Amino acid sequence: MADVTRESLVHTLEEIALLLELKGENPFKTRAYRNGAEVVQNFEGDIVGRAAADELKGIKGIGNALQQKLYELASTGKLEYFEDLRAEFPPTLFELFELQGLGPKKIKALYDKLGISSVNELKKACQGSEIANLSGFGAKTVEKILGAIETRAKFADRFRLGEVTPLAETLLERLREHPKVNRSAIAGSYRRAKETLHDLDFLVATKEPAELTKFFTDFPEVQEVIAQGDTKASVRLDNGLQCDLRAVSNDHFPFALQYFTGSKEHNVALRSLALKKGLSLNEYDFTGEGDIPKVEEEVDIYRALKLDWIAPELRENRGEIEAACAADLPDLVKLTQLRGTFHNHTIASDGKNTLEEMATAAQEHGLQYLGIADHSKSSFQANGLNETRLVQQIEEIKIINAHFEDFALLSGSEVDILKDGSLDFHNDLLAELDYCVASIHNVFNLPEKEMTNRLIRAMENEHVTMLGHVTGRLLLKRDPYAVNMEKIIDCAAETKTVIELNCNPWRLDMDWRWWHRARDKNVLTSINPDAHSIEQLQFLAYGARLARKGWLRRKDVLNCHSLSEIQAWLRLPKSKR
DNA sequence: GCCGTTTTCGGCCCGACTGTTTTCAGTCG
Repeated sequence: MADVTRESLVHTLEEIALLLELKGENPFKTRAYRNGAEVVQNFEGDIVGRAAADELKGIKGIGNALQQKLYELASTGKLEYFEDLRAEFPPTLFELFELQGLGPKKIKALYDKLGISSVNELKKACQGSEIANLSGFGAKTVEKILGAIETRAKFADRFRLGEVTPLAETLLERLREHPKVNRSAIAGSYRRAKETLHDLDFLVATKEPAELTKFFTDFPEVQEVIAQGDTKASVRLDNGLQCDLRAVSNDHFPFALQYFTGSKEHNVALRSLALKKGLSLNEYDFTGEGDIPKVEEEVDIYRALKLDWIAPELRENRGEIEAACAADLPDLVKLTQLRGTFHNHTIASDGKNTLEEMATAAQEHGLQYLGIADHSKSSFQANGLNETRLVQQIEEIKIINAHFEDFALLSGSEVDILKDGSLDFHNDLLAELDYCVASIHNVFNLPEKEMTNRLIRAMENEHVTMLGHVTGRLLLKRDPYAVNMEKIIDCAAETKTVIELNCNPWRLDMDWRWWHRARDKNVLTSINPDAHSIEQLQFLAYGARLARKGWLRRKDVLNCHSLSEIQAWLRLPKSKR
């Protein structure tokens, strides 16, 4: 029986939705499956276990039919309904959904009328005239399809948050400086701090929308104009990133900002709430029978619905609306509240800068302490330190620290967790350090149970202060290794082990979806840049945004403590922390 | 397929743009 995971349940429900769309089923039925996938993805707790035990009653969005199907899936690893559905279409047909401009209706037409079931076949068919002659298709459509095929081949369709941020801010600044622009913002998943993005959604308030869409499509980075109207434009930049612009009036701006920030799920929930209060909410304004609330800023929209303003990072329909309604939203951590950080490298292992350079840069960032955690000896690819070199580094740090008054380097190690969960250094040596980050750097492919036990054994070590990059994922490149996150979080709570929020844009690990659960079990995080150079201390900004996305408050973040507090905390035995 | 202080049927968020159409369907967000 195939391994059943949360992801596999989500994936099956999403695929069913796609298949139903292809069959031209009732769109609301399709939506029910897609919504079900969302609920399973976001469910806090052991959804797989509950499904397998047929204990899914009472979960909103999972009705009788989905309960049955999830139970069958989780308990047998298969779903007959899904197998039958899937047998109706060739598997390669799904590729066509990756092409921009092709949706279920057009794909079904291509398949039914011309037997096209793969991108390759589609490309060939575009050379001839048969597609252009199909009803609903034309010469322009063929041209667009060919363009989309080329785009798909050339670019992955997602980008890492940290990679687009500098460009995003540059483009926003350019819009802001335009004399006809009153207000401007980037909405969408960028504003929500999603770890990867499909596009950037720019928004401007202006009296001259057409002038702005023209200005936007004329940006030098623009390689292709996908669409351009009087109030909306869509372009692809030379790096493959899609950018959209909406130009609205100043009065409409708060509504547009709210609407285009999303998430879609958050907005659907918000609109339903508005309807219950007799108000219809769209991207321009409120409409309704009674008094229409006055709105000047985005916050006024939430106030009108009797909600506290919800930080964009939280807008994923994961309980934020209920919390806002109950005035129970968390006071989210801020970048400026960080006083230090723990996981950083120097030239001793694979970093680019010396201890002194890293210390100076940290002080320029306003930090009171910087933890040095170079690799240990098993990470020979990263020039990991052996026992002798680590002892030397501890001495060097002592000497350097003598020069500082209100700042300190902390002696640590990013010690390798070996295959069996033991550590790369003996406890005697680890005891000499101020702290220790334990991470996995090899043997990524153990089965979930072994991998989980490996991490648990490391956490049970009294010298392990925190776990580094828990799942080892590299966004858009390498999947997380198989670990049971529920068990990891429970063990972190029991053993008082901190879990790192690794801020490297490629990692952003642990995933933001787990932090709410972790903090509710009193698990602390440390927002760590994993800096391999002084420039990479900037990564802290991404970490702070992802921590906010995970509902974390100042008190949930270890490195919000001052230097003296941290020194006292580190001296406590682990069990007393 | 889901849901319910308008509850077991009948709704389910909605607007912009494009291309093919001659009044609108499909796609996207």
